[in-house]
Amino acid sequence: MTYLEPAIEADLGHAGLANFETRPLELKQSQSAKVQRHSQHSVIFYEGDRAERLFELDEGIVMLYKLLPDGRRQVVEILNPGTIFGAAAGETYDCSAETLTGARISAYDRREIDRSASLQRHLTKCLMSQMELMHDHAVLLGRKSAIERVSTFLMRMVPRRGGEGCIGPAETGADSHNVVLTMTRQEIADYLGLTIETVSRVISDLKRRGLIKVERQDQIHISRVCGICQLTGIH
Amino acid sequence: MTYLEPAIEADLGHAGLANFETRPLELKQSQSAKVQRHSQHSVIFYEGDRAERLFELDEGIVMLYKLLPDGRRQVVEILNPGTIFGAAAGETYDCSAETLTGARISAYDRREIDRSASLQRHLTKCLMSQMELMHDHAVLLGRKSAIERVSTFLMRMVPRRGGEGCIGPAETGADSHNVVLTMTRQEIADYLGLTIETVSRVISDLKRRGLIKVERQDQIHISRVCGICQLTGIH
DNA sequence: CGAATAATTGAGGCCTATCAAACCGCGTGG
DNA sequence: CCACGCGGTTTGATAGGCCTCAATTATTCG
Repeated sequence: MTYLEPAIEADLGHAGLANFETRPLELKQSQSAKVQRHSQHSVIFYEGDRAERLFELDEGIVMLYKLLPDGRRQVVEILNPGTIFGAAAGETYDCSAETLTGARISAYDRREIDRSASLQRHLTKCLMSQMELMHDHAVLLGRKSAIERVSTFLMRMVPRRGGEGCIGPAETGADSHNVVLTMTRQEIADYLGLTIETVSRVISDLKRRGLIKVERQDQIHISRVCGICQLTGIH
Repeated sequence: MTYLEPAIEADLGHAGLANFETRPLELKQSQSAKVQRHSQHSVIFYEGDRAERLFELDEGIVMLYKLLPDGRRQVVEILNPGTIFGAAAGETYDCSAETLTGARISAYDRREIDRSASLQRHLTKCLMSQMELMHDHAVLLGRKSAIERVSTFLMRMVPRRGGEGCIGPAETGADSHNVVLTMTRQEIADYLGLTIETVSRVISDLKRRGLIKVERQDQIHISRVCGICQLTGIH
């Protein structure tokens, strides 16, 4: 799965690694980490549930979403392995969490945050990364056109590309990349603040322009990464 | 200034208070907190600057925003007193920070996070609250209409109203409230993902419907809070 | 293979952006 | 004191992008 954000990758590469080594041991001693295994499309918690635990995604992809009373849905985050989620400011979760793939998840008692300094350090690091992703996503939702949103979405799944320090195609040689979508069109639409039809139309448009090939519904071959990158609005 | 989010208010009322009492002393001992005073519309840092410090807003209002190369702007956060900001995951700030009012700000060395457990606790609490606000804002940007956005924006400035636990007008007796805007129409538009003209049109529309009165450009009297609340999309 | 689900495509309309002009409050200076 | 100019706001006319509704096609899975 090539869905890692450069920021998170970098993050884990630095101080995060130390946490990864010490935290599980520490918590194992206090008997508080419980490993859960979830199948695809299973709900981990619902918006409004009492937030008694927080979770760390060990393997798989999870989405967080919120609903409006009339059924409109906004997917607020797509989580990659290593991310902590379910950390609530109040008494209840502010959004629902659902797996997009099969997933392995560690569950901690919420009070563990105050007990374990290393867990808190890790949580803080995670939250800072997630905050930056949310800022980026706010720009996407507030200011980008449909084609820019979809292009940005695609570029996020190409490692080391699409960010601010986007090394052109020259460096890597080949300017193509295979992307596996773990989301349906509906989930993509709800993540990008669009409708399913608009997402589909944009994808068809990119196909017509020769920038991508749709191998299967959930598998897209980006023929010209730089071409897509140019459509993200960040150039 | 009545711009406090219920979530943050509650937050500060609980464990946050303890931090408020101990943290400043602790940091004073380590000589690392420097108090800054800023006038209205002054920049605290720019997107891309090296993130060597983080800040706590003691007094005033601050906005965080990001720019696209072609000039499009998205205001990603509006910060109230008590909030920590400038905590970067990477080496640089991911957005710019600018005061909306005069402001008093405490600046800390970034490395202080690892040294001071209480600062980190406070930071974590702040980030969790900010995260929930970002989730809400993502719903607004991705799924709400112009009138819902502006109504939501107005309701955020009415204490104890507009949230999930919105006590109706019966409790409070009077169903009206005065709101002081610290933002220009342009800033509001960039925050809500709209244009200045649309914001203006919606406000005129609410005025025509008798829901609000515009006393001055930066001062709005909400005549029927419940009427505005009904337009936020959360009912 | 066929039903059910998901995705695509088409036609039309609405909401919001865009461009343009008028308006307003306010400080300046004649 | 009032004309003037300036920045910010409001209002109007128009256009365009995306949504909505509907029909078709593709894909998945029993």
